[in-house]
Amino acid sequence: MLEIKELDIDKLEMAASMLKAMAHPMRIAILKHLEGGKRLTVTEIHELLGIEQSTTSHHLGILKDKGVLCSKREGKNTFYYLKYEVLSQIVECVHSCTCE
Amino acid sequence: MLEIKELDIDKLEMAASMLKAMAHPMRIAILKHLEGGKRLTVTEIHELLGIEQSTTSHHLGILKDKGVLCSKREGKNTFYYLKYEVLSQIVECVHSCTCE
DNA sequence: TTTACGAATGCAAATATATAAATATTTAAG
DNA sequence: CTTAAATATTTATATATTTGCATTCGTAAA
Repeated sequence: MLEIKELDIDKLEMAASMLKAMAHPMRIAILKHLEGGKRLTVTEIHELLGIEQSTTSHHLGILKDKGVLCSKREGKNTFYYLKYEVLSQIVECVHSCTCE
Repeated sequence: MLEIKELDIDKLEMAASMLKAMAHPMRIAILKHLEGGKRLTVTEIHELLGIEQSTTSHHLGILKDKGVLCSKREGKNTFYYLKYEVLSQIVECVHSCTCE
């Protein structure tokens, strides 16, 4: 019983931490650019968004750490991409609810 | 051109603020209890979750302020409910991605 | 091995958030 | 009008997040 409740709390915290990772304007912008299975490097994202390289890397690190993105190093570049394509539904859903 | 970009930033910030409102373990728990069009009072939620009344009210205020919930006062009670039923998809989606 | 490029990390300041205790407000009942 | 119940707000403290600069790390090319 206690275990079940603890498990629920753990699940809630995992879900919250993933949502929190996504809940930032620049990180939403990143997710939008990665929709459809696209893969982008840190530099590409940093230039697309017009924010600092280190800030970009930090945001990407948060998204990766919380299970939203994956990364793969290829030579000097690191490509980032969505871990679950279904997550872009969240962006679309929130977007539709905030645009009326 | 600048206007369009500004508009995008505004939209991103609105989406982020709605997601941020949802990105908290207790607030996700609240949303789960409100799935399916259910309406609950502050006291009911505070007892369901086992957290302080003032904390509960604070969380509900955040969700309402950011457009996730609506509220309707009826006598001494205030009932809270989902503003957009579709938002419970977000909870389900994140939940499915964090449970594997 | 030296150089240069892309990416990640450590750090600090500013800002934001979470929590709960205390207090205030609103409403219904007596 | 007074009281009590349900909410909401205020306040204070603790904690977390954001950002950019400076630096370091990893890799490939010269």
